[in-house]
Amino acid sequence: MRKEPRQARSRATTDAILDAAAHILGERGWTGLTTNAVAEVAGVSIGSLYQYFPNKLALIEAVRRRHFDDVLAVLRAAADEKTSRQRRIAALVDGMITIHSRYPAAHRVLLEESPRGADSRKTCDVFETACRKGYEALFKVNSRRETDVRVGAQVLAGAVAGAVHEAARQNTLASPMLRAELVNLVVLFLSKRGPCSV
Amino acid sequence: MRKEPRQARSRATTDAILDAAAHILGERGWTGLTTNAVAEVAGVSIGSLYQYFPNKLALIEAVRRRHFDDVLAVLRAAADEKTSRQRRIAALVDGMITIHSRYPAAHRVLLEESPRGADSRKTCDVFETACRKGYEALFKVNSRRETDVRVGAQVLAGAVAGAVHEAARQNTLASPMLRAELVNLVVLFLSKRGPCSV
Amino acid sequence: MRKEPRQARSRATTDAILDAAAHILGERGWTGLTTNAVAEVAGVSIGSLYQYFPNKLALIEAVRRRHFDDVLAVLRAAADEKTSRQRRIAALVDGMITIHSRYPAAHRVLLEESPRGADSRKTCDVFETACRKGYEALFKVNSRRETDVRVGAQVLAGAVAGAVHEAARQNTLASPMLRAELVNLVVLFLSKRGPCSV
Amino acid sequence: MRKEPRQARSRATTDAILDAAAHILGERGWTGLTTNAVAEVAGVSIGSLYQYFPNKLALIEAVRRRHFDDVLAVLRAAADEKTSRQRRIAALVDGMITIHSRYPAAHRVLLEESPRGADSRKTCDVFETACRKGYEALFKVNSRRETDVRVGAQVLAGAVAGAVHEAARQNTLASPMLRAELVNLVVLFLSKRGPCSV
DNA sequence: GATGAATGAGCTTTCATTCAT
DNA sequence: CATGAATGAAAGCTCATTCAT
Repeated sequence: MRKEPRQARSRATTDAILDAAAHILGERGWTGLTTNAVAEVAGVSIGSLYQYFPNKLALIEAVRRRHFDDVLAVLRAAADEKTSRQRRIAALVDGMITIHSRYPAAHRVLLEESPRGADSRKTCDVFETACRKGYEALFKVNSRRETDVRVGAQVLAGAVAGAVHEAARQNTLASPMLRAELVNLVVLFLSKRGPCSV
Repeated sequence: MRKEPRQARSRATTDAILDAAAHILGERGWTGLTTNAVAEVAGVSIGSLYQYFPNKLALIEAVRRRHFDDVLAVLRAAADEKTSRQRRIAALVDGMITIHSRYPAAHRVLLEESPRGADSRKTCDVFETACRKGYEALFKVNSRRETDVRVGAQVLAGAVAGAVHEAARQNTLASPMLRAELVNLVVLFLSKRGPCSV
Repeated sequence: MRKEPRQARSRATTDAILDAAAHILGERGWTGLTTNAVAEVAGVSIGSLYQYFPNKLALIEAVRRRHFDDVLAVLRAAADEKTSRQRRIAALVDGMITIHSRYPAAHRVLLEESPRGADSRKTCDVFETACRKGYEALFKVNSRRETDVRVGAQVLAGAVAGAVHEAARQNTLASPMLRAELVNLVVLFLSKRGPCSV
Repeated sequence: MRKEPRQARSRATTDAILDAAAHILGERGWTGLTTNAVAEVAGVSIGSLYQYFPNKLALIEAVRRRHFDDVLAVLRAAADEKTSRQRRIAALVDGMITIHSRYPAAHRVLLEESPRGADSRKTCDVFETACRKGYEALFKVNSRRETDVRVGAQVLAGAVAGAVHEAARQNTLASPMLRAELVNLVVLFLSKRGPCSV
């Protein structure tokens, strides 16, 4: 960011910009995310946008960071060893559903499609490492299977994200049945039965 | 498409264009997919491209249809009742891995990011219906659980796609261990154990 | 200027602004001269800058006037009839070198490239008239040739300015040899030998 | 340049663009040189401009090169040893006047004010070297004085350019009297009389 | 008076699309 | 039919200027 917002007014402006960007990203995709559109939706002038973000990439980078923080918070909660196994899985699933209920599609676009700025590599690596750690922890603690934790965690992460994103697309994120099946998916995959040779 | 290619030469041209488009889509993403770039990679003039495809959206629509056909073929094979349950699951997983090994990223971009043309709705609906049918069939045949097949199929579809896409991103599609875990995921989710109340 | 600075504090502010403008003009050229940059270098807020100068053009107009005053002072000294011919030429050359040693490039940009404000015409005409007068005086007094003083003065003015600017660009303004050649140029051109027919 | 114009149509387009750029540069200065204005004056679309020149800097770089070629041609002619000393000086002065009669101010802006592209350094160095060589040759051949040829050539180059530019500004380039005084300036400066100690 | 957040006209550049050759 | 030069709407971004605090 070009300058850190100190005053309340600035803070409100940057927040409005970030919200608008996330909203548009989910609604119209990366192609539809124009800086002018962001400014308009945020209710500020294009000049104000560029007062805080040096360029478009830096803007979505900031949006990305916000999302990453959300996801990591969920993973941290799901790794809390002071609660039961069931509670942790529930926390993971519910947290993911909650996160994706705001700007359902934005998260997907952010991770999968949007170009990366120069210093995005670092942000992303930090996130992916923390993310993997989170899933692996979940795995190690909750699973009684003996298997390659690395691969399992990766598959689980992809599966959860994919199922949640699909639900977001189908607009069924709020359905209790979906939640139940998601929990089911995680529980079963973390269960003791080893890999079936097929 | 503006005109159906009858002669062999035309057919080769359109194929080259579609290949080029898929390649660029995977390599440079939707933002990098320009009609001029497609023409250049295909070794055709930009004028020729527009002889066969009325506009950019029609072009990626055609690419999408090709991918859809591939996926549907895999699902059809996985629904073949003449083989064993294990064989069917293996066919599903292996088919998905194979499809995503060519242009690993293109598939993702195609489904999740690229704008839809006017008549894309129909193509997509047809595909999604067939896709759901395929997964539901797999579900009904293989699962012994009593549950809402609709939701289960959706979660499974999303989970498989997500895990495969994640593997494509991590460049681990060829790993045997990944395949094993994927099979494991499907088998477990289709197993008899009912949804755990969490 | 919007208001004449009376108090010492105001005077210091406007001076800082003018210095900053000249500095940037020399360092980054006309394209690099932004009002925000001037304010920053001057250590003032952009708002304060506009308190004293109604717009950008008025600002550089003021810078121009300062430079003009410097040049005119040199010409006046060089027209002083109480000293010898040699002394006067030396005063001209040394004065020019001195002026161009501060902000070497700024002077050039100011005269040759920067857009003129509405009321700049007057300022400039006043200067050019005085300038021509100065050079013509030098000519009439020092030259023994019979020729069109007007044209000769113009050529001499252009030649001196050009040579000095070139030296500023080559960073050789301080070289004694350069000074000697400059003096030589003026002396020779003011000498008695009439125009050679070529 | 993005692509070398082969066909006659392309060649006409690029020429029109370069002419328009030089014209505007002289008329409105660097600040007034917008790519849109160039395209409009050239009578082509902005897209066509960018088909041949990758960006604005590359465009003025091309203009610069054209001017440099003109100047170097004049210097080469003025260094021709097969003619008399007077002829050479006349060729220099007349050539300079001719060059500056088209787009009188453009040349100045080009040399002194316009930002340099990345690879401009080379172009410029090549030119300055050739330019200095040309003037030094003139010096060595024509002057009978013993002095530092380097400094003398530099002062002469600056003086000639300055006087010509001043005449261009005063719109007196066509005056025969001006030409006579210019010749006079060169002849005198190249004459046998050594540097006067002042 | 001083400040600096906010504004928006205008500039550079891209790329889908057309059409004369 | 194939070509690729030409087009121009629209996107990213800057910077002179204003005005609420």
